Amino acid sequence: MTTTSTTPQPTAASTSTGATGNTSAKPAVSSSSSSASITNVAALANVSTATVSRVLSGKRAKDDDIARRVRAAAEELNYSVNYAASALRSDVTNTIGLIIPSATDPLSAQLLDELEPLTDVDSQQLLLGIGATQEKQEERIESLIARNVDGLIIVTAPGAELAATLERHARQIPIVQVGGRQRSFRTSMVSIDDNAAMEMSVRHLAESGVRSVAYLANHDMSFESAELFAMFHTQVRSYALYTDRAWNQFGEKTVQRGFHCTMRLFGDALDRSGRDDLYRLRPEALICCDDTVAFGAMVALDALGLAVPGDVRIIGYGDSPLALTTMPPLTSVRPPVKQIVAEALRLIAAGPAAPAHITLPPQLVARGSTGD
Amino acid sequence: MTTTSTTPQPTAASTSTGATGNTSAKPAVSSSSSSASITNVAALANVSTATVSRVLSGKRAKDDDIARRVRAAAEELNYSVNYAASALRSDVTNTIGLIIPSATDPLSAQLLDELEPLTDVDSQQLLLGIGATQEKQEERIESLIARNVDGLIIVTAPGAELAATLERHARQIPIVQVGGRQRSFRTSMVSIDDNAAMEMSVRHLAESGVRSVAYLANHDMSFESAELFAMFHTQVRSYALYTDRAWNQFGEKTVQRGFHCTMRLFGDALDRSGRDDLYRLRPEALICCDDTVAFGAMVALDALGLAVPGDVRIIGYGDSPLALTTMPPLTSVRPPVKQIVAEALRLIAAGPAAPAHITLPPQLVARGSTGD
DNA sequence: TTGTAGGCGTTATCAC
DNA sequence: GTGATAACGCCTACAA
Repeated sequence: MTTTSTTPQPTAASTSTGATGNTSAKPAVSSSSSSASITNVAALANVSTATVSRVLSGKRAKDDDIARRVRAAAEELNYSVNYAASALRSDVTNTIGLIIPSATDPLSAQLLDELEPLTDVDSQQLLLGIGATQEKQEERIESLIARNVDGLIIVTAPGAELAATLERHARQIPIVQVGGRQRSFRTSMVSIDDNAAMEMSVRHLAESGVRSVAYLANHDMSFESAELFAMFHTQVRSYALYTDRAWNQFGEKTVQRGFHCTMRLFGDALDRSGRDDLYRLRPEALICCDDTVAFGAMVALDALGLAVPGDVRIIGYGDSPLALTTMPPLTSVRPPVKQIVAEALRLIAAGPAAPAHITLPPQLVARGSTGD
Repeated sequence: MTTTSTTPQPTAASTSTGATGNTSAKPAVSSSSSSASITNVAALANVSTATVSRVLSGKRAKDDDIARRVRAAAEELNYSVNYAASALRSDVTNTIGLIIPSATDPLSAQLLDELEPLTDVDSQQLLLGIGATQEKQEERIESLIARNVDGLIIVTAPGAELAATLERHARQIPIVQVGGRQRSFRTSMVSIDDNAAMEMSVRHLAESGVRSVAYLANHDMSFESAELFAMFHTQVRSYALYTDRAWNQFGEKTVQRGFHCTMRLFGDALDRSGRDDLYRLRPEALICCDDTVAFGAMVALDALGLAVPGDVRIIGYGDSPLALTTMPPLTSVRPPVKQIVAEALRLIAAGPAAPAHITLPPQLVARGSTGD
């Protein structure tokens, strides 16, 4: 079939061929060269470029002989659309912008790994911007918008206020913020319900018979931290657990911080063990803002001769690969990365006119550090 | 100055204006709308679109009155080029493709964080592909090539053989492989000199007075692992250290693996301490293929009551943030990420005609785990 | 349903 | 050095 179509035809084929680079008197396409254009496919399939365009972009109902001929021709010429030309004409770039604070940020990395395969099946591509400060993130937003991305997903850097910048573009393209505080009813937002995580954590501990608990909180200059800190106290009260003002402190998300906090927390109360009210002198459980902190805490407890989960139960956050490798394995809060990505893509597909705010609950993965 | 140019001019300005969307009898550009086109700028600056293009793309020597007028007009209209149109005409997309096995791979993440800011200053953008297998990486290569990226950087997945796929495109665009084995003289390659790292590590240990050493090697289905294993033995011999066939094993890059290997390695030899030839029964130092492995080893040694660096010295690989937070801090091999990125961008700028193979030495960062 | 033709915004080429 | 003009490859009214 395809061989017969090489015969020159007086109608569409010849005209199209005349419009190509053939004016330079060379065959426009060498057998497997990289760039065949739509006119070559049209000529080979003996149809017009319009038909080729319609068939290949799926804007044509039937799957008749013509459609098959076009696809065969495209395949034979190893044709793929020129995205630049396509974008120029149709204002759709098949490109999604993603802005993250850093690739070494665990949540961002997980999002990347989940997001990329999904965009690929849509034959879309990810345009990446990295910025850890408000200023850099704003720069990247402008850069990606200037590239005419079809949608923008932003993992807000801690403390960044992007609402003003985003609102300027929210009418043009769909924007989805992941995390972050300020809400705008022009942009979409998908966030993790950390309050729910806190509720799950405290409940899990209460149900396991713990009487007192401490919270090694995160200090990242954001209001969420403070809100979560309050939520901790609310939940502790509601489950009738004990806590102490001095136990609960803000700090970094590092192993070292977990170690030092824990040493301070338990070191003083060691020689009083055996007392009836021991649970009021030192916590029977730790809730940590990050797995690394929990890890440091476990090392410290080990050094102090306290057993996990026997003497102290521990809950981390992030469900990093680390959590599986500790001894015992670490109970941790797993962020709903898959759902976040799915919702973000759905909102982008829905377009800029339908912003929504979605909050997704994480999952508490119970492991050895809170019981056997 | 800019105000005077609003006067209609019979020459260029009027013609250009006629060519724009003004045929619809509306002002084409509202004051701060997103999309002003080159014709608007030309009209406002009272020059031709060709001149605007030349000025803004820097293909014009002088910085005279015309140039300033053009820039002022572009600024006033908030103009930025349409990348699609530019790419269509000039075949330059100002886009670099990056393919990595996973964003959670530490080296890839570090590369991303270093690379993105550098591409941005060139007003280029990163198009990201993720693929952990040979097949997926090949898919992503084809996708990005189809997008007409100006260059391609690939962090080869362990065990992937991309030479055949890459050679097909190596004439069209510059390709830089980071790591990986198979070399092609058509594509560029930037790799880490892990043999040098091994040499540094063994020498560092020898100089600190260690008499025997074990190697917890990486098993990732690649030939590099085997080569490095051989290099370890060569170096051990050349520095007259002792090692034992049973000590050195391939395995995963996890905390758990480091823990178990170390328990096995030292557990049996514990009760023999005090013997003269103790250093032949258990190693006085560990070289680990990864910081996580080293970390597991440290936990195990702690559990066994052996001191670091007193009884055993430890060297990790990767210089992850973790390395700073262990107690004592971990001596580790730092991959030359900055140099890798710089070389990769340089090779891409040089074009497809000048492939090169570059090997960069890492840096041994000495910390507490190998001495005080 | 199919083909024709015009134009998307930019840059390369050519005259001047 | 500048301006007019012709592509770049594709999509999509519109006409057939």
